[in-house]
Amino acid sequence: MPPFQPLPPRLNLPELEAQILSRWEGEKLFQRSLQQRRKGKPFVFYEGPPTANGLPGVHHILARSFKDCFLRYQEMLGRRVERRGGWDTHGLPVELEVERSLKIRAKPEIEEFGVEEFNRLCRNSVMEYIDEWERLTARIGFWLDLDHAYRTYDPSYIESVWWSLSQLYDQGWLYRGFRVAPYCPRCQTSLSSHELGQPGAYRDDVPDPGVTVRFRLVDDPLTSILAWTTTPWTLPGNLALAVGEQIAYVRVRQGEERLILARDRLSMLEGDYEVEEEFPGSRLLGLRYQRLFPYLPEQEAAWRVVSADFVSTEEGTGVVHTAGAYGEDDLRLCQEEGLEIRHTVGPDGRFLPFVSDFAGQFVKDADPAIEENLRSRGLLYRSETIHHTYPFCWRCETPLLYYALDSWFIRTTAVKERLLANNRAIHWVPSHLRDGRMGNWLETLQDWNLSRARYWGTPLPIWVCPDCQAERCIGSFAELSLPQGFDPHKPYIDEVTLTCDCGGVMRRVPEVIDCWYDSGAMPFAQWHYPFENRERFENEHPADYICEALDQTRGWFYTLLAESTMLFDEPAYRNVVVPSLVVDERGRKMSKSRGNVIDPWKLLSETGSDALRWWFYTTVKVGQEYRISARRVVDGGARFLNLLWNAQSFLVTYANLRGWEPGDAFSAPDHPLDRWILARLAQTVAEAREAMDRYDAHSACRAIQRLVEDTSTWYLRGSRVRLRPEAEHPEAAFSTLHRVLLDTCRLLAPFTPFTADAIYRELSPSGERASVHLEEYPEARPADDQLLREMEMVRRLTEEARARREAAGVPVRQPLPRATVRGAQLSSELAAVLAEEINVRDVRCVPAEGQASIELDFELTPELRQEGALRWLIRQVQNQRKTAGLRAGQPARLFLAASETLLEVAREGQEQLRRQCFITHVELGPAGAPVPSGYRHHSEARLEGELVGIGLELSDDHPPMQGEP
RNA sequence: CGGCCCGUAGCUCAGUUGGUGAGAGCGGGGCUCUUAUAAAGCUCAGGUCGUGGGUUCGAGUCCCACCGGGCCGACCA
Repeated sequence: MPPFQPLPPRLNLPELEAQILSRWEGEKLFQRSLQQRRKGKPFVFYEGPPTANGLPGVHHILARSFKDCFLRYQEMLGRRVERRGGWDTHGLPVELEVERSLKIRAKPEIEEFGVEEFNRLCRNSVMEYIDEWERLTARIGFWLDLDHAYRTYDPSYIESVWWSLSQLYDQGWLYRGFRVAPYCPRCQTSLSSHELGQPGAYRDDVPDPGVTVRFRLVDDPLTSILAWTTTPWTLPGNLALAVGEQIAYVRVRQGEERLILARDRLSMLEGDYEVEEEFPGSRLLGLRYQRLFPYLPEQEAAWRVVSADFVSTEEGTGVVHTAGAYGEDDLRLCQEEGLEIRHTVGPDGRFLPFVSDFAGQFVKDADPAIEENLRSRGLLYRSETIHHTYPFCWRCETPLLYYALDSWFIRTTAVKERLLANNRAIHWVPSHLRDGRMGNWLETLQDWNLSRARYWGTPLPIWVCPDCQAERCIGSFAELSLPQGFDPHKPYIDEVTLTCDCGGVMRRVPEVIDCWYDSGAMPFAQWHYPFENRERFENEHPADYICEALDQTRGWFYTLLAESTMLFDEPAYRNVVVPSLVVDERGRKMSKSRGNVIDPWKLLSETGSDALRWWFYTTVKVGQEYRISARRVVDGGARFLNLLWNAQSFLVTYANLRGWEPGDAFSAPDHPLDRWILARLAQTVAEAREAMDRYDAHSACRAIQRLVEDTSTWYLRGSRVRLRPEAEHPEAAFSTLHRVLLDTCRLLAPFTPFTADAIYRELSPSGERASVHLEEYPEARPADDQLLREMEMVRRLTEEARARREAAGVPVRQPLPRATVRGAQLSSELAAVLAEEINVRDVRCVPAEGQASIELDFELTPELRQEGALRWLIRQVQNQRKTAGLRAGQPARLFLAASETLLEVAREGQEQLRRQCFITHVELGPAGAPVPSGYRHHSEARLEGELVGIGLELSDDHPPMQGEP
């Protein structure tokens, strides 16, 4: 039995991964790895729950690759790394999926269909693709405990969420407010920002009317203030005009009338005008103007000029028409001014009956009629069409309205400073996100619109008494005396009533909450804290590490931070790694409509998981986008793994040929190449650990890649001779290469878990090393810097020498008498390495100024010529062996037909020829002689014009083993 | 309109705290080495390091402006 069980000579990643995977499952390796480190210090990871109602995509592999590598790394440092999976189960996307399947287009239809059944379908739908998720997670080697995954719809999870909301409520941080939100009048619900972020929500160059309207002053009807708006339908609801106190305004004369507008906006005027007076906006404050329409009830404070800080002179007239219910600024301003706000538009987007001239019309359709009305009364100064960006409902394409609604809010603005401080304590990768995208977001923080007038979600646990308006926020099921196994979802929870102190029957408010709050609650809700697992949660908060894609900045990263800050005043995570987006080869976003979406299973079957993972780690720094295609992944990922595979295959081939097997002790080798590659290893270990400790997988992998390249292209090249069957003392080279490959596997284990384990196991014939994933990460050791620098010099000189050979037209196989190195003093052992690499007899070092250089002496002696010819012959025979498909070690008979000179070379070098080419018998013939029929493999070659015939045939003799030719 | 990221050889990308003649891989041309390798090495294509300023003895590397590409935001969590 050979010491090593050879793996297939050619790397077929998908096949190999399938084998390793089933082996892991058979060995329960994941469980064993956890078991082995159960006493270690915990390294806490939070899994951001995906929604399993859609198929996983390539971008999920990206995030999961990064999640996995840091967890495996920490585990190899001896940490206990439990990774509990989770599923996000609530929310509008789930509802929409069900609506689609039921062919429901509008919200009222859900009520007709029945909320109980609707929610039952939602619950089923959300786990529809869970198998697919589990399969993909396993396929890419992401070790995640999905058997004990938490689900946000579990009653225990909901109870913890309720507890947290009651905490906020008690602090006064959960309140009901009348706020403006983007609203779809057809679906009859406000939309979350998440939905506004859907493709197609914002459209550019949408045409809309731009109207400039006269607001005549009560005391001077010939003078008007001009205001401009792109939403004429809000004009019936006008309550005030806003100006900036510091802004310069002018009064101009145009014909009989006088107009007031900002000085910087005079370009709005049509025709000639004469500026009569200029004054600051403060002079306009309090001026009363004639209301445009008579629908709203009279109120003292209305229809006056007021001051606002949001007025600009970028567009319009520098005067902002203010309708309370249809703009965020408008609403806030009207509230500050004590104006009573009343809707002129119903929840269906149509004018209410009291808006008599336009009653029942959809507001957007009424715009022309409103314009015409104003024109007929001489109030329309100017009308145009403008093009701007406008939001639409991404489901039904209805233009959204900004519409004031009653809603529940979390007063995140109250803890803004704490959010900023806690965010600053987080280590972001890439670092600019902390103060950039996340920091800016927090700076402009608004209160969190928590409630959703929908069905499938965590019910808002607030009960209200219709009689005395008393409110109660519930923080546990016990407070409601719910029976065991009660489903706290709608519609069941809506049946639960409480008795008010006043004797009234309290009922729950109808809303559910934003499902993003669910996911932000996972640090405590997954453990049913504080009802259970108190100690566990307290020990495992904040997490050491989380990782999700960039789109979670304002999503999960924010909700985690907001909730942990408000509940515990600390960040929920200490380190966060944020990979950027996956786009197609040309840098375009992947979308179904564009047809450039990559199927993850197809990609994995073409490239293999390790290749894909490696490509993710190495191709760009975290934070840059990933331009992906199968070709690129193969080029960047599979190529690297193949190089490693070849190195491993080389070791196994020759170790088996030689009968070498790893010994117990590893003693420090003497040969400079051995010492050099071990120094490179030590250097790489230090680099990789340092990079991984700051969550920089990219730098770690690049360092490992350089090591593997150096191993293959420099160490192995130079060490071949010492590993051949005829070599005299191969132990040092074998054990060094063996050591380097084993440690490379350990270095790679977090990144390419399949290949690393496959090679590691092969190189551990005794079997005591069950898996690289039960190993520790290599220890950093000091590296011999002096040697590293010197070898750098040797490599540079080698390149130079080869370039000089090429310029002179002398192949490397032709030995030369001498090389002269100027300006560098090489030690004798490194001079020997150099001599070997560039095939010269002697290397001399002479002092010189400036940069080191090398010169070659091309003078050939007959002996050198003969040696060159012999090497040429050997080369030809090896080539013939290769084309004949003979493996290293397989014995063969050789026939040579050549000139007497060359035949003499063959006779003299017969010993070498036999050994290196595994030749048992040599038969010689004169130049031009035909190759006898006994040699099935034959060819001809030319050396300096002279024809040489070569014949080769498999020999019946025993294969030469143990260096015996 | 605002914020952030990117803009280095034909393509994809590296370039730590500013410092000796600016790199790798892929593709292409030429050559070489070799039975681990459909591999690797060398070499060629002479890269205004997006543009224009500035700081400095010295900038791809710092500052400003502009241009181009991408992401996010644009009143909402």
